[in-house]
Amino acid sequence: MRYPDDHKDAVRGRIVAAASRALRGLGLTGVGIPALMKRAGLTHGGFYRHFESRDELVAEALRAAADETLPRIFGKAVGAADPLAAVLDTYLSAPHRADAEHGCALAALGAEAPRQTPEVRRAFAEIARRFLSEMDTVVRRGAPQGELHDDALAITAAMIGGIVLARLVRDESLADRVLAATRRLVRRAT
Amino acid sequence: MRYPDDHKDAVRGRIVAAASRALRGLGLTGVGIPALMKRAGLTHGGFYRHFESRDELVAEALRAAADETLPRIFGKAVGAADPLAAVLDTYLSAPHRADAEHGCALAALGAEAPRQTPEVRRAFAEIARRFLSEMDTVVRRGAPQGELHDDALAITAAMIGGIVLARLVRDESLADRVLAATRRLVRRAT
DNA sequence: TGTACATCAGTGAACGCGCGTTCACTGATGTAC
DNA sequence: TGTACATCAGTGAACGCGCGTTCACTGATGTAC
Repeated sequence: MRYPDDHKDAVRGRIVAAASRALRGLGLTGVGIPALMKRAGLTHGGFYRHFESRDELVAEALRAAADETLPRIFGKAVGAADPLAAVLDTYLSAPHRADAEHGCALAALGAEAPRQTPEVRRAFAEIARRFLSEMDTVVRRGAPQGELHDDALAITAAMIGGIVLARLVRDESLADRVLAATRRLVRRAT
Repeated sequence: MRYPDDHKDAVRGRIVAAASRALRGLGLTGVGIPALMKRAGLTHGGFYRHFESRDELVAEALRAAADETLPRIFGKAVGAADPLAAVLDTYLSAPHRADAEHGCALAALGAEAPRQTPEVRRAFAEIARRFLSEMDTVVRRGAPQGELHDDALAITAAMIGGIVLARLVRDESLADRVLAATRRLVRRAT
């Protein structure tokens, strides 16, 4: 064999990682296979040695985004004096607002989910469940139940909306006020 | 002249209205000029008699969406015993979740805003301001100030996120729980 | 009143372009003998 | 140990397609004389 046994897996991982960032930054339709492969250091012709279709890559890229961002978002909460505050401060922050490429895929791309193929919609629903499950642990302070707590649903909604709205208004100081106000609304309600 | 004086304005309005619905339903990149013109009962060749570019139509379609939905969302609030409850019940509702084509453009398309041309981004920022201004009137109970109230920012964020998240999860009963939980979170905080 | 002409919204073919996907080919390596 | 062959990740040209945009043309009407 021309390449070591682990070569193909490594390259596939590089393509997925590059796509995960590019799609969050440029949107689900904002970047094509040629540009995606170039970001991974390859030419577009080899794409179908790794994926059955573009949608397969998109679905994997969404899961990779969750793998990368969930630990960052919920990592500081474990053992913190105020776990919810830690999550809110990390998520509803200016760095997250300004860097969609490395941020939450639900905020960057979630609104496009209903318009995707079943394969991609399934990946969206899956990463949303993972997010909600992490949030459930936070609001229940470490003792998850079978059903998701209502607060986990509502707080997740507020957080996604906070980032979407902050990125929407073109005035940075208004954007940061949106983030702060959303943090405070959630704190007041819980 | 071949057509009555008001003909061109009427046709332009029909194209904008059709585009406003189609774009909310299918996404900013989900429908092209040929399909947009077909929905208005025309062929694509005549498009540039009415608009300088596709982006000009997109920007107009966003404003038209606000013209159509803001009165529906905030209309019931004026004079209501509990104006905020009226707004929440209208916005965070199953019909709104299920019908993006006739719903809020910020929820359906807002996440795509940062990736658009300046012309389209400006239209997004403009309709976001209009939404926030209406919400400001509601939270101040009819006495708007110069600056937007923090609650207007946070409640708007929660509402947008509630619809985005409800449309994201593929389970309808979970989606409706998201809406109800978000309504309750906002009520509890205000 | 009748006729020639100007107007211009709308038509449909055509433009270059980039997309997702396919395919014949390359070439470095492992395997068979 | 040396040589012929099989493997297969990666290359780059090519496919059909739909896009945004342009353009020569149509044809019903208003205007000029």
